[in-house]
Amino acid sequence: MSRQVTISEVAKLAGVHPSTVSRALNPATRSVVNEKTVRRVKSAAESLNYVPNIMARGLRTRLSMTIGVIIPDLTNPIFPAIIRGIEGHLGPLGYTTLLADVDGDTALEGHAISSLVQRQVDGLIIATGVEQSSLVKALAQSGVPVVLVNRGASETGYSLVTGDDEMGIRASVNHLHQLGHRDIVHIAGPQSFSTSRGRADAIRRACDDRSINLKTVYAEALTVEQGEMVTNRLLTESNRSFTAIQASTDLLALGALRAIRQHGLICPDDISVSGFNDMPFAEEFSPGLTSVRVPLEEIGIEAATQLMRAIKDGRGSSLVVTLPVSLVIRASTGPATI
Amino acid sequence: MSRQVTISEVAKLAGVHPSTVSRALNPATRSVVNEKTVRRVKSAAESLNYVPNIMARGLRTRLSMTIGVIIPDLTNPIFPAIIRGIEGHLGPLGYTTLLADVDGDTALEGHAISSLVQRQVDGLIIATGVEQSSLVKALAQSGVPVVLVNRGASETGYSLVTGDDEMGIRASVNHLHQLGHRDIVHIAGPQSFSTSRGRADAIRRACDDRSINLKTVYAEALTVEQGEMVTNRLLTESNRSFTAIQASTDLLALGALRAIRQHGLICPDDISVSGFNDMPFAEEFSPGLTSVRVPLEEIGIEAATQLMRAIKDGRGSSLVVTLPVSLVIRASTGPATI
DNA sequence: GTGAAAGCGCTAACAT
DNA sequence: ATGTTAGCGCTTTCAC
Repeated sequence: MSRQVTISEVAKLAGVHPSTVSRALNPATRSVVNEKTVRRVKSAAESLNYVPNIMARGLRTRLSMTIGVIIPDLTNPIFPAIIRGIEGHLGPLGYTTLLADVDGDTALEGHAISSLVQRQVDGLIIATGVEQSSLVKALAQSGVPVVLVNRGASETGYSLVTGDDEMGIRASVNHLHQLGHRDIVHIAGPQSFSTSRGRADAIRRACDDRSINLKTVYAEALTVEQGEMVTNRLLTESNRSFTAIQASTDLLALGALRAIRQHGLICPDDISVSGFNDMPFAEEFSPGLTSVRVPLEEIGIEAATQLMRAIKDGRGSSLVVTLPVSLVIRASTGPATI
Repeated sequence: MSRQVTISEVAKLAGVHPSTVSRALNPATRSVVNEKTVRRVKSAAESLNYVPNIMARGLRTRLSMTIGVIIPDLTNPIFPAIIRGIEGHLGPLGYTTLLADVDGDTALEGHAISSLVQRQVDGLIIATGVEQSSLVKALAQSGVPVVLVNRGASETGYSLVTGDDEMGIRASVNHLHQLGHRDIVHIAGPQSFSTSRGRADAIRRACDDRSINLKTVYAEALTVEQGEMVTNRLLTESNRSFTAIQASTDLLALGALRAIRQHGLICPDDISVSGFNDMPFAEEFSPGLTSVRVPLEEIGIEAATQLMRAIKDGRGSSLVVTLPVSLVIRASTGPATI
């Protein structure tokens, strides 16, 4: 491990003082240095293969140029899409993102937050829907700017970026209604997620408005397996009356598709299924999944934008940004059959 | 932004010297401190909400406890799986992973590498298959331990962790052969990826062994769109003779499924398709994709293990770890039809 | 335009 | 068992 080249070695080679090297290499202060000196320093740095030590710089400037992103499950394809949006926006600004996948584990989430704070992140984007006020409170104390994604901002005072769940659910229910469905099951996610609660509430209202008979069942996690299990339970009941399933999430919908297949039923001939998020590959499933398209990458971009604002302002005004969504109709929904 | 609580404020409150605080708070040196003092320091730290500054610590210890992971495309679901393996192994060891998604962009990759080196990562796992010796050379100079995933190690002297491509291709070709296929098309990935080359070579050999007629076509990227385009081209040709497609990657296979559908053909009745990687959701596609299961999470774990070794040793002996793979047969492959 | 000096927060020798 | 001292590599006043 070749020892690190420091700024003073560059200074020695260039025949100047270390501070001059610092000034010459920093674009912001370069103008103050003689042009010839800049060139000399630059070539010295290059020939020595100098790489600035960001930790030392950060210690001095109190800026890490790092932001933390906490997500519940990297394996759920909606998050890579959001992350791509975040990184695409922040990378060009010189920020590196520190990713923490907490795997749906709340204890881990607390750990991740403190680990990121220790690492002096300049800001935090949190996309884990769990509302655990103790965590958020601890965070507030640290003073690190935070933006929430897909998560209740009620108590927090942080900005929130999210898709328009109400609108999405309404569009999907409307679509099912038009296809003749009058008896729908909603597979809701864990009610500790604000998103799950919001969608469950939205579908309640939407069905009431249209006098659709609604039954809500609850999955314990937003996974294919849970969707499968819950749907299996539904289909095993003797007197099935529903003709369509609206899942809170594509992953749950996918589980529903599996269960329907296992029971020898055909989607959408026997049962229609509609998802939420329009995750990558939703189109490729069997059958292609009707879903509410949420602009995931835009959500990431918007979250990054809000975070930059919060960092500049010292503390963000708790703003709620709701992005419009749209229904994508594919093969998994069709006319109701009694 | 409440100013950071430092170790000396804790020291003052606890009535001890800063270095004692440091010793008391560090598990490795705690034993050397009086038990009562430890308690006093701990409660002082807690009451002040003290959070150690990892940058300052790293500056002193020359350890960042951070490792960098460079991947070509987070959006490809095989990478989250690998990352999960890496983080699962490294997190408990106190390491944080800095993720760089370079989006298949080689220039960006260079940027990412130097950005990670600047950030003093203690090690690097690189999963971008491109062999660009200039990058690797620059890296070698920095002295940072590196482990490669799914990437040619030929020149580099770094350890490499990968699935057994030869074995996987052989199993898949064998399966197709048993189904009566004697005329196969291989959709290869860009030949700048060592993985793509390796699989193309492997299928060449496998088909020669079994006197299967092989035609290889090349995609320009490992994406669904490319797979679709290439397959469309194949199907538009007047005299189609092949009965099966072996793709270098599930994403390419998925594109092939799309194209086949667009041409009004049925998979596997008209054409069989087999993929590689067994990516998440491969089972859910339409039809469920026969594929070679690569133990993605294990690859991540193994890469992390190798990296830890390399960090300990100062420099890893360039080891090649090949993990066994297996064929998962689903609905996309069936008997050959002339 | 450049040098000198101080210090970010922490830990590791060394001293007591 | 604890305090003293120095310094990791960098930037930023303040002089000149």
